[in-house]
Amino acid sequence: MPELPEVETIARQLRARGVEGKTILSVKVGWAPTVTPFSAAAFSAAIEGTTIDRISRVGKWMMLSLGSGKTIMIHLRMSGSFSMEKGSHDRIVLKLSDGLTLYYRDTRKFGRWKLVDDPDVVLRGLGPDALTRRFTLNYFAAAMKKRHRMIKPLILDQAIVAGLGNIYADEALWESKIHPERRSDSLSDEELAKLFKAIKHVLKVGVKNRGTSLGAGKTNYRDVEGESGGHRAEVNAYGKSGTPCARCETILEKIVVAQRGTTFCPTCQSL
DNA sequence: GAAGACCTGCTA
DNA sequence: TAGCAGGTCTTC
Repeated sequence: MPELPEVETIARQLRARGVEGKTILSVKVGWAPTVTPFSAAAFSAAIEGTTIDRISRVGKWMMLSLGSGKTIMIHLRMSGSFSMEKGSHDRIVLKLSDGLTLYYRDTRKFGRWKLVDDPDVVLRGLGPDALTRRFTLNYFAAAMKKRHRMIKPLILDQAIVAGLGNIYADEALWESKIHPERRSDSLSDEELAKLFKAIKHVLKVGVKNRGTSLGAGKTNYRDVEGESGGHRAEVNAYGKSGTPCARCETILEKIVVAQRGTTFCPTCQSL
């Protein structure tokens, strides 16, 4: 679930909670496959006693830069989250200095913590982060024009632009009135500019609203404080099939595009 | 491209 | 009980 706005929210809240600067006193790994490429014991041994100097984010990756020089790269995948309080499905527990305890929760167990010497080895496989100045209209338009693929899977491709997931991809396409199955090289300059702007816009507003939570339950997104994301009220397409389009009242349709559920307005976003 | 794998839990 | 889920990876 977590896409760029959710990961950004979590990173900000961990900073606000004072996690930067703390020492990792002890580590408990409850689901060994979460940590890679080490065993749970080797992973714990490698990070115990070091400090968390800095928390940063690129795309959907969150990085903890350690005093040891290594970096923990965290990907939340579908259900990863953080809390300062014990809960169910806590997969990793970090006891920090000053009495702080960090709980990494992940119901579906897809999330991964990679301990690396050099984060660039992972990050160079990503396109520019969608909310940075490195992600420009020129770059985006050129990348779309040189491919002949459906637009939705292309904007979900992290190697092209990092940060969008299924929710914000549907939102950006709805906002720019582009059908998710349009071929990328069939889009006009004007459409590309609109889509580019919409991508930045939906993510920015998503961050402002502290991400999107769809409902209740253990796999639903919660921020570090246990709160739901406020962006749900702003969602226009994702998860709203069968309800009227906020622009034209046409009933939104759900289809499958590249194996992902996709909601769009058949009138505003015609092929 | 598509389909399956990795997992658990919610919803219909 | 079947189908689906905010993500990515591997193997056709």
